[in-house]
Amino acid sequence: MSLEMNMKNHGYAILRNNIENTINLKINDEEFHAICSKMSPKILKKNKLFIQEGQYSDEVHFITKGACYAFDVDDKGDKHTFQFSIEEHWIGDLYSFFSGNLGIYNAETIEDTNFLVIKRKDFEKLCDDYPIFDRFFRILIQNAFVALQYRLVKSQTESAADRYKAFLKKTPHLLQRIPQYLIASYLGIKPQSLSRIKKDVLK
Amino acid sequence: MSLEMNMKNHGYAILRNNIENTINLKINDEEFHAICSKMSPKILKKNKLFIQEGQYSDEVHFITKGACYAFDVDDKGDKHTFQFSIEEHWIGDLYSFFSGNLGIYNAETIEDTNFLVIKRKDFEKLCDDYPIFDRFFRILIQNAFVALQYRLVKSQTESAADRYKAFLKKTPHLLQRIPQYLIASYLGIKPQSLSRIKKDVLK
DNA sequence: CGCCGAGTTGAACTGAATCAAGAAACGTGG
DNA sequence: CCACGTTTCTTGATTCAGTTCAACTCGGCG
Repeated sequence: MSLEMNMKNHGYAILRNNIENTINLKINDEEFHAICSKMSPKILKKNKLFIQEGQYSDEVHFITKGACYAFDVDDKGDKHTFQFSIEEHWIGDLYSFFSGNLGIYNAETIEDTNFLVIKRKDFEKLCDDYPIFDRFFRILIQNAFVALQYRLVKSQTESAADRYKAFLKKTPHLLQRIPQYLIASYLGIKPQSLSRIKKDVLK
Repeated sequence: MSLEMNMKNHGYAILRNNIENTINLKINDEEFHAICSKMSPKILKKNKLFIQEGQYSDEVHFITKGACYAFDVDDKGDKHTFQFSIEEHWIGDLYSFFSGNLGIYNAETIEDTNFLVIKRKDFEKLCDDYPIFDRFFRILIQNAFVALQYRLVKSQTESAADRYKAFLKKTPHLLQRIPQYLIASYLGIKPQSLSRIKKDVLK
């Protein structure tokens, strides 16, 4: 696919929005072309595993349409979801991406999903050539860090029922798109427990 | 204290090291002076609360000597430690710092501690004037993010005993400097439970 | 020397997991 | 468009990791 064709793809407009909203600043066309030239489209059907533990993960994914989740598998083979991502969100095995080591996480689509993908080398080149992208990724990850820290704290201080209520309040739109057993896994409990909690919440 | 005097202070050399190790690149003297001119020394005795929930927290702290911890207080009044920081580490209420909202976390010294402190406005100015600091803070927070994500996952997948063993293995040097009840809090359990776990681990 | 906070140990309790069995929803092919 | 098999969700009974409450020991500091 040529760059010109890519540029017309709606996904790139979503990306530009995401960047400009994040840094609270317009980027110029040169900068926009620079990042577009480094990001390639990827389309996957639902239930496709696209990041796999034990493999090098040298790209991060920006979602322009669809939904996915990232998870860890424990010794018993149980999945533990730690992130849901929908349109305008980034997803990847950042441990592997930043360190260059073998990946430790997995990610799978929940719906048919369209991505824009950037490789580590291209990411680094982009930041070297255009400091605005150091800024962008700094703020992007700052926000992610703050949200994650909040989640870690709440996972220690709140009961499963309270975590579920908080999830309902904060991301009600995800309820329609994500199966219950993945939400349970995200909350750190078993599907049976979530089922019981839902029953209690109604009362 | 004049800038010249500050520059001779050992703490600033530690900071330069921290920056250069993080970005894997030397910074020039102009850049170094720029950040030094924005960071002020702060010295606290042990057991001093220096970040408080409900107050604006518009600075982040770089530790040049000593040890502290950050924690959340739940409805019951119980403390939940989510971070230990010693020399060459940064600590702050990043939620408040980045958002400008009222703080939601607390931090206290565990030992007599020396900091270098930077205000949000100065931090932003620094990044605007010298893109290298966007780079530095991007990588700093990238690393913090990856470590935090790992911790969140492990807090969901591992038993308290396994989390304790991992803590022992990863940060044995902290055992000597941090009271048991704070380590318990960091692991997400009660001091009584940690006491029992330690007994089991010996066997 | 005495006290107070930190650490240990015991017994009873509880939130969530586990094991197990049905019921409902879903998608796939005829 | 319906039938069937598979996956998801629910509900019940039991178990278990970690909490709670309480008593006691130890060690450092004033």
